[in-house]
Amino acid sequence: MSTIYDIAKKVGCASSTVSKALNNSKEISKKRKAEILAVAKEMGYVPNSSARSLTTKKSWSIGIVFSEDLHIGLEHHFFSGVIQEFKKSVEELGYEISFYSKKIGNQSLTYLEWFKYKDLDGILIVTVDVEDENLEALRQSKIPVVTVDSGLINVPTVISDNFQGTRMALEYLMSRGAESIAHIAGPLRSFAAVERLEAFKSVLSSCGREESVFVEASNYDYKSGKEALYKLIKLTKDLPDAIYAANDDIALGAIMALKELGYKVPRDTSVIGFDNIELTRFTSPSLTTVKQDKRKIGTEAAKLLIEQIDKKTERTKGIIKRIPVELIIRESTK
Amino acid sequence: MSTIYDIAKKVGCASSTVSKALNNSKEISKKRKAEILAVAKEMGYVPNSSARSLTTKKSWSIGIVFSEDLHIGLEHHFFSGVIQEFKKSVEELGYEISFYSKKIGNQSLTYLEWFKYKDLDGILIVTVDVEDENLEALRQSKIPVVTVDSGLINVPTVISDNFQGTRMALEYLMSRGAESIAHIAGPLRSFAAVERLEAFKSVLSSCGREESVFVEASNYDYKSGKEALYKLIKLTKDLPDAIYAANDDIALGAIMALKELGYKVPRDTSVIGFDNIELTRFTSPSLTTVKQDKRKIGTEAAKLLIEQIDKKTERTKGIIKRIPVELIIRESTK
DNA sequence: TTGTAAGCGTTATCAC
DNA sequence: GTGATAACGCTTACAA
Repeated sequence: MSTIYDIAKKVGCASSTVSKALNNSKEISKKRKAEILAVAKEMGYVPNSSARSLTTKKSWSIGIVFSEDLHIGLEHHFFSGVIQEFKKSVEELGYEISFYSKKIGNQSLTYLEWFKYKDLDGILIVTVDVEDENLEALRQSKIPVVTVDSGLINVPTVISDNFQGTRMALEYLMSRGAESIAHIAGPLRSFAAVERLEAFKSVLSSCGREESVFVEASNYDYKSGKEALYKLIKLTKDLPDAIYAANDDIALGAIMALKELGYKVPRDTSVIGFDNIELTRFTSPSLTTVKQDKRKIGTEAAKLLIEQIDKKTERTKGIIKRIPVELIIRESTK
Repeated sequence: MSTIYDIAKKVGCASSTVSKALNNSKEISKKRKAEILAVAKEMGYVPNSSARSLTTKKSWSIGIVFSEDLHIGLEHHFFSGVIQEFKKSVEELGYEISFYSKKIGNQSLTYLEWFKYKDLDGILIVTVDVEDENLEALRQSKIPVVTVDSGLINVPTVISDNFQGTRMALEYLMSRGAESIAHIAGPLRSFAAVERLEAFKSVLSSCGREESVFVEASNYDYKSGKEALYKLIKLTKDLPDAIYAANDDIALGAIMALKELGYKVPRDTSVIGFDNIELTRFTSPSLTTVKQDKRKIGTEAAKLLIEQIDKKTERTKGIIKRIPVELIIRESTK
């Protein structure tokens, strides 16, 4: 494992000269540089990132946090796509990504401590649990941060246009004759769930429907969707004409529950989801849904973060970037 | 951002004493230790991992490589589960994971160089492209490595029991009356694809079927599955009684192609996949498949890697750990 | 253009 | 039990 000293010795120059050659510095002759580069190659020299970031305070590495409590992990249908795209974008620029884990060695670190500990250049936070106290310190700090699907004040956020999406969904349902529409909200400790619920109420009331019926699913998953549907049925005397679910997994769970109850979708009620996960094309009935643009979300998040790292943007701006969504009509709606 | 020097100054002791207090060293008095720890906490001290690994040569971080060329990314139905579980296992022990990217800064690194560059403690390689030249140096090195689904000699590997799985699938098909069975292999630059193909041939011949019909899908995805089915149809005069696909995505693609051709599954032919991705429960017909135990694969990989890191195992052993699979019978088979 | 030397924040060795 | 001090590998003023 050779160092710049080894190279320097072999070439017969100072280590700082080697450093200059390696870092495309101007203050070095072409000849020396070529010579050094050749020796470096010959010796299979690789710089050491620890030593480098110790002096430069730049690690070329970006941390990713996701709320495993909200069941957001690498396997998540939607967010894994966002992360994949984010990864691709920042790698173009030479950054590497690593994942947060609560336990480092034998102590547990907050996000902010982790950032310091690892000399990270920035952090991406994917979805936020509003009950996570860990977040407040991060919010108040000045470190480069970007979030996806959070409503954190003073933190740049990339998020789908939930209002637009909800309206598209509801207007479509109404245009197809739905009188009563119920909502299965996502867990309300997630920001997107709150936004979609608010949008739901707002759109309905602007269309002159006085009461908005909804239940909250305990999680964003299939099982919670099923349970929520049963809760909904208890709440309403009649089956609503349509059900707008906060995401696809919940929608699919709801459809399953409806099947168990002997109902047919969309004959007895229409169901519409949110996300457009791959599954939705394959289920039967296939699922009408609001498509989120995960690629775009990932690249925009990367852009917003890199701008901060490069000091081109003041973080205090607290930009919120809305990404357009699209209604995908399939078989689960009349 | 305080350092051990700041703490030392405040407490009125040497930095080395602080270090001892922080690292549970024996050679320090209880009193001093308590005092130092209190001040450290008060100042919000967080160690610096770069400085630490520079001296200790241990980064507490594990690198993950996946073959994006084989379309194995974070979104992959199967491998994302393996990685998630691997992550969980190593985090328990205080390790963090980070992802390989070809470009670090402005130069591209081989896996081995990356390992050196980042002071990694070990590497997990998820699926291998046998054409990846980058791999050979890694194979010959002595660094802690574990792979999933590779056939690299002298590298500990965790892999499903493809032979067992293939036999279970084929025997089931035959028990249900299938005379002719064709195979859609995965891309043969992946090790698992080769194993499953070999197993297919071997099982059939051991059952007295002379010729084994198969085509190779160009990738492990839906689209390739569709294309492969069309290729298969051209190859065989009649539709085989059953089709054994190298994975679920391919199987699903094949079923779609069959539908397009006017065939019904399983009426006209049975289809069986491999992996048991979530989708398989929801498609219509739902897919009979060989279930891989991704949780177990992830934890076993972690175990094998940590053993090497802790020097409990010589890597040269080249252990290959087979994980049992399970046949999940659904509607796509008669 | 090249070299010297300090410094980044730790840990580790060895006196005291 | 405690404290100097070197070392880890690199970058960067500053001096030559």
